[in-house]
Amino acid sequence: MRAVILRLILNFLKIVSMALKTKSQFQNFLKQQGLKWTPERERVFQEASVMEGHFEAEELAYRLRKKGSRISKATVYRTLPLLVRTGLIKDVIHGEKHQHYEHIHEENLHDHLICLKCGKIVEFEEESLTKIERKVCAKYQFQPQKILIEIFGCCRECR
Amino acid sequence: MRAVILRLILNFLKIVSMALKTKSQFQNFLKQQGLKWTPERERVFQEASVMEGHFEAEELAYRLRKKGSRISKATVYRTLPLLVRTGLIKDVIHGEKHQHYEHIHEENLHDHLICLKCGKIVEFEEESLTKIERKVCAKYQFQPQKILIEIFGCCRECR
DNA sequence: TTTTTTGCAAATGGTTTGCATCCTT
DNA sequence: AAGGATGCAAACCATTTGCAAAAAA
Repeated sequence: MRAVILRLILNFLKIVSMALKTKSQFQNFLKQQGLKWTPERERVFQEASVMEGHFEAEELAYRLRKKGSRISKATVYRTLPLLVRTGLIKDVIHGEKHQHYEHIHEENLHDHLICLKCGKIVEFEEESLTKIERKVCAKYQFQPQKILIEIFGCCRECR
Repeated sequence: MRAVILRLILNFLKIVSMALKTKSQFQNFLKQQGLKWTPERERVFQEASVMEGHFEAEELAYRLRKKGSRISKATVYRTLPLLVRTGLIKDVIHGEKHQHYEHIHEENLHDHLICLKCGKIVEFEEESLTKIERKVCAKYQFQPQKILIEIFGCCRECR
């Protein structure tokens, strides 16, 4: 019992400290670039942190509005690339009409299976892919910034 | 000398027969779908066959116009997806603003290194990737239709 | 005070679509 | 004759941008 509570507390602390860490990363990035820390950017950052899985600019803007933050879509569209440049989120699923973003968790690199029928997106992890990627980049002396692996097709349920 | 000429002729025949083959593939596809074979579709198909490397709808339309074919952009945009569905071309480079297409050569599956500085696209082939893809799809019982592997970054020359 | 940011509305630009007309089958 | 296909121009629609007012440094 004590152990369970302890674990909960530790977990909570971990989440809080992570949030603080990424927030100051963002602040540092802005300062270093001569950009300003504003309430709007803080709100966008906050909401992006809370989004689960993939999300798009439009949806984030909508949620902010629903929560009473009167932040324009333009600002959202202007802030998300900053978060990308800070390295806190990345954009994925380039095939769709909208831009999709997702959080970057260093421990959890994954790629996507995308069902063309139902639109479901399954994430998968494949350690050996990373090795091959590195090999290819070395061969061409190419410095990778972002690697996109997406398999489009038909998922088990839709068959 | 005779051998060289012979090889040239054989090569020429190969190209011609390939062209005829893909053309009839397209015709069969249309018939089978209850769609019609038209001069416009033939011209788009022809021009797409001649395009080298990646190309986009806009460019193909421009070339047709330059060659005197008065084919509307709308028709080009409507025809390219048919060629994709026929399996003669596929779309790649989803990250850019425009849709990019390229030919499908069964013998030559490749992926892309895309330089974010100069925009150069280097194709690479990596046999072992295909194996892993198959493994992942098997694991999730996912039926792949299109696999997209793109590495964005900075090429040797731009560093 | 200087420089950046914001919100609004308008612009962008590749792609899609409605519709009358034209063409295949 | 009947159902598609075409061309044109208008519509889409996510994203970007110009600009004046507001806020951060």
